[in-house]
Amino acid sequence: MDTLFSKKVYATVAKIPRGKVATYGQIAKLAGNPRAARAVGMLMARNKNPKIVPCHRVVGADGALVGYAFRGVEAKRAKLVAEGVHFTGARVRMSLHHWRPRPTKS
DNA sequence: GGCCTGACTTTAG
DNA sequence: GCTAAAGCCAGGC
Repeated sequence: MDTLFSKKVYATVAKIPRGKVATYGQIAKLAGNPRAARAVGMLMARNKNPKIVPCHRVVGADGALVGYAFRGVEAKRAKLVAEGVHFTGARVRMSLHHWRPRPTKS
């Protein structure tokens, strides 16, 4: 909601570039609480700002399409594939598409 | 103010 | 490699 945590979460997810994916734990960590992965998922589920929150780019810790997957696996998968994301069976290739929050500069 | 639920993650068998 | 159980956090009632 208007809480600092949710704001950070939405901001972080919104920063995920096209063709990249991030995990709930990663977002939770960037939001300030590496243990709040569940809370992050809840915020995505409620999705206050779907326009700035590409929740389909948020996947499980191992790249598995959790959450949204059970609501539209093919839709989410096709969406990611359309962005250039490769899949290994039912999981995203984290080795190639795991987004990183700017370690240094560009 | 307290309890329950939920798009998660990790460790153990 | 897969399945099961426990732990943490935030939101909603």
